Amino acid sequence: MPNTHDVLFRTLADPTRRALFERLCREGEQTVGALTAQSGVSQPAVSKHLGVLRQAGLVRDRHEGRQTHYSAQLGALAPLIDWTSQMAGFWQSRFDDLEDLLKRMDQ
Amino acid sequence: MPNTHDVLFRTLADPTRRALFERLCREGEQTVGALTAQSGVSQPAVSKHLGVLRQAGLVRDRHEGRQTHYSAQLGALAPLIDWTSQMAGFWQSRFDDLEDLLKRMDQ
DNA sequence: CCGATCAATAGCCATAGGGTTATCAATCGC
DNA sequence: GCGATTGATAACCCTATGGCTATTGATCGG
Repeated sequence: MPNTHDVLFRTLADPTRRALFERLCREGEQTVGALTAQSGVSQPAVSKHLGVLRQAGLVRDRHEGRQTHYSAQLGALAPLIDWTSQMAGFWQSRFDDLEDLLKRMDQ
Repeated sequence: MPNTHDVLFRTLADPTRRALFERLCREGEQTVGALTAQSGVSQPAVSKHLGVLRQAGLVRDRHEGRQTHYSAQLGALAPLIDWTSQMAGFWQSRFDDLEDLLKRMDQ
């Protein structure tokens, strides 16, 4: 069972899928048709990508008649932000340790 | 030709590879042997992952005798941080637009 | 109603890539 | 110098997955 970070990174790793997400972030809600038009791949491919994005919690879908509108769910990026700052934190604390060590050696 | 974001996301998408990077962030410089011991995969697999991490700029290698020490290069995460805050920015600005619109409608 | 449009699904193919074992190159200890 | 250790490379296998076409289901317009 893959964890949240796995899902997020894997989902955003594909260029065309990430492009779809970026477009939804930039331009807001879009229909599948509109997204397909500029994606460079077929409509089924877009639908599949949107499915993956939805399962990752990165997009929401809203049905209206026969068309489906998708929109970005920005909150889903939180774990990613947490992860990066955690990594930065580890680095920082090790740096602090080193600094402490050097300071103590200096005395 | 994949761009920086592609490389970063793809590189970090694999769980075992990301685990290696996390470990280097947490515990600092490590030899291939030490990393292999706790990775759950074979030494060649670890070497391959480290190669990918190195090409992505996420780690540095330092040769000392017959062993190679790897360490995390935290600066390489910058594009990832930029990307997330850019996405957040797009969302925010669209929200502001909406807010403006509502405010103007209210008058 | 009936044809047309929209999106999802099914089924298939080709490739990328992560895993393995075997081997090689280089360095170490004795 | 020689066996042992360390890590990188080679060669292979197998699966995951992103792409396609074809089809279906649902809704719209006339």
